[in-house]
Amino acid sequence: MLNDQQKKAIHTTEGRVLILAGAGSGKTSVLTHRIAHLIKNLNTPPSSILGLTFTNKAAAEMRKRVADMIDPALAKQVTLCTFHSFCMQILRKEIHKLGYTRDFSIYDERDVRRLLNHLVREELGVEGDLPSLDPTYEAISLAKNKAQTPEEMTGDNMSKQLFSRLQTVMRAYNAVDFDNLLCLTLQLFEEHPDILAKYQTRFRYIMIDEYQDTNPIQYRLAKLLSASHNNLCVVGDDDQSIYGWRGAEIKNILQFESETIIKLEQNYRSTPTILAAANKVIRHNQIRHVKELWSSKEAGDLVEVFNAPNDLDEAAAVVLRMIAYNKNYRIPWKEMAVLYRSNLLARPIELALMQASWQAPGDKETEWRRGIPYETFGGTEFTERAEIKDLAAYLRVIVNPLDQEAILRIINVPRRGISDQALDKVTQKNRDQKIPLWTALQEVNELDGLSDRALKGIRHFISIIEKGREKFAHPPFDEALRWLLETINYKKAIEEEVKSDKAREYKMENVEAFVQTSKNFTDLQEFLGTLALNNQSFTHRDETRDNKVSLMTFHSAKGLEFTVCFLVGLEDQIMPHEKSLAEGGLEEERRLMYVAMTRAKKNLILSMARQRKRYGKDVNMNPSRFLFEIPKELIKVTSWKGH
DNA sequence: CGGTCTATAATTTTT
DNA sequence: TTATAGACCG
Repeated sequence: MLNDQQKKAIHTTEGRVLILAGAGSGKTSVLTHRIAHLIKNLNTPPSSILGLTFTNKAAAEMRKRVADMIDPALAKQVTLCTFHSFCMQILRKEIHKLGYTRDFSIYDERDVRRLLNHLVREELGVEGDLPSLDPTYEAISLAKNKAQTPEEMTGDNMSKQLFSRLQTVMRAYNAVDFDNLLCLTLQLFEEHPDILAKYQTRFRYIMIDEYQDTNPIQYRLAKLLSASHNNLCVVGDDDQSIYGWRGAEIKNILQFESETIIKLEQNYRSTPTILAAANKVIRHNQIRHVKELWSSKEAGDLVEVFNAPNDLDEAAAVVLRMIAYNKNYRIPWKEMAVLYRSNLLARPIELALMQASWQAPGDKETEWRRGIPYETFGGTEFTERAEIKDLAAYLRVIVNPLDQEAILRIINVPRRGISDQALDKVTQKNRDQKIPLWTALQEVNELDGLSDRALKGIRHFISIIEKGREKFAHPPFDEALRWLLETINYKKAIEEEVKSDKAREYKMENVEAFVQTSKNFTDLQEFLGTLALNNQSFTHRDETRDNKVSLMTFHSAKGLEFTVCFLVGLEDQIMPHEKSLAEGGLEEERRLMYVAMTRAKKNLILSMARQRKRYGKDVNMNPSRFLFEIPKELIKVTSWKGH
């Protein structure tokens, strides 16, 4: 069942080990077996094992598989979670050493962007046209991920100023964002050797998944944590490093100093033909560990390549082929995926899928079905889940009244007559006197010029929060939440404000799901932490069962596999993307191509449009340079109209 | 306070 | 082309 390299990876438990795990080489299997081996055969206490991942999904999957192999009670004791969740747990215990309190709030991207907006408008007093804050936010986040100070960051003066201001303000709010979870933990370890020593002693075996995605902070955390026992096993694939733009540094895996390097090169996913094509492409990269995936499967079909006159034709051609795969080879829709470089490319595909007429195997000749079921992944669901964020904001204020962003979010939600003007007066005082907004609100009687309505609203808000503090002092929280919903009349607010029946129902469902989920927690901070760091689990979607075609970006396809994969929009300037090239990221784009190609199990279809509508204009496109890196003998060029 | 209009900008995304 | 954010007006 396990090959020799995999066995070696599982049994080499001591020292620094680098496992280069190619796409589809059974990486998760190796990691979970390794953990089981440590516990079962070497009698390692599970609590001395630390496994760090990048996504909750990966952590959950690994935990489940470990629990299947050993006593589940033991599996539970392994620390197996994301970097962020790990850091959060440490900070909950130790953050007072850094001047925060354990009640700190966790800000997501939205919160930070909102805060940035407030800072620009109110504090820096920027006049006139506001440039978009997106680049500023990106630059600040990148700087944090690289462990840079405001002075060191790349960006204009406003960005630097904002970065510095942001840190100060968030400290005042007793709030921490995703990046800060990592930064502050690093700071804690560096400034408090005694605390570091505790964790160094505890974690005898450390494993890091997707090591090619680590940023400088994660690198330093790993280094510090493993310094005492020096049993650090990192698993990853430099060829799949596609998050450089987010601060990940491929050099971490390229220059990892290890006693042992184990290469997992046998691929259990794709046909040799697909692997050969992918290998040839990735070989053009200079900066990489040399390795070549192979498979013992039958050669399989050639990689199909076609070009279409325009983007709509390309989409139609893709759908045509899907219908053929479904009808002739009985490939279910959920085994097919359309992958693209950017979300913009999804539109024509979606349209074509909606318009498609098809017959399922066994349908009567006269019966035609309309529309192929599909699902898009990624994208923002934020707006739809505003109600969850609202309720969470109430809890945040109850736990941490310094959390000004949360206060501003809900002080007038549902509406209680506090106008922007009135709010301005209070925040003015809060800024001028450098007191927390919460305090300013409590002293609202001292302010002149507030309407009675606003005064009443503010007093009401304060009383809700103060009462809430009592109600939420102990579990169960679902009862407290019901009280809160009742008190703020939230359901009524939704009924009045949301017009469409469907949206209203959806919101109500979300609220109910929120209440139900709260039952599972006995600690309010933990509930809020999970809410912030694991919000996937709160979107109740039955992921697996549905028989739908998947549409997603190359990035989000990483880690997944499909029997048939269509890579569309393989055109110069889209793939590699022009902006990426401008940043000198050709090799990362090629890795992205490699990731996308290696998602396919049996059939890989590459396509392009010669002309494409971009921002409403017809633009002539040229084939992606990556297409020319695949040897001709591995390719079958077809007409877009069919085989 | 809330709805409508206009200007703007448009990789990739998890925590 | 289209989504979104901010300005403006009733």
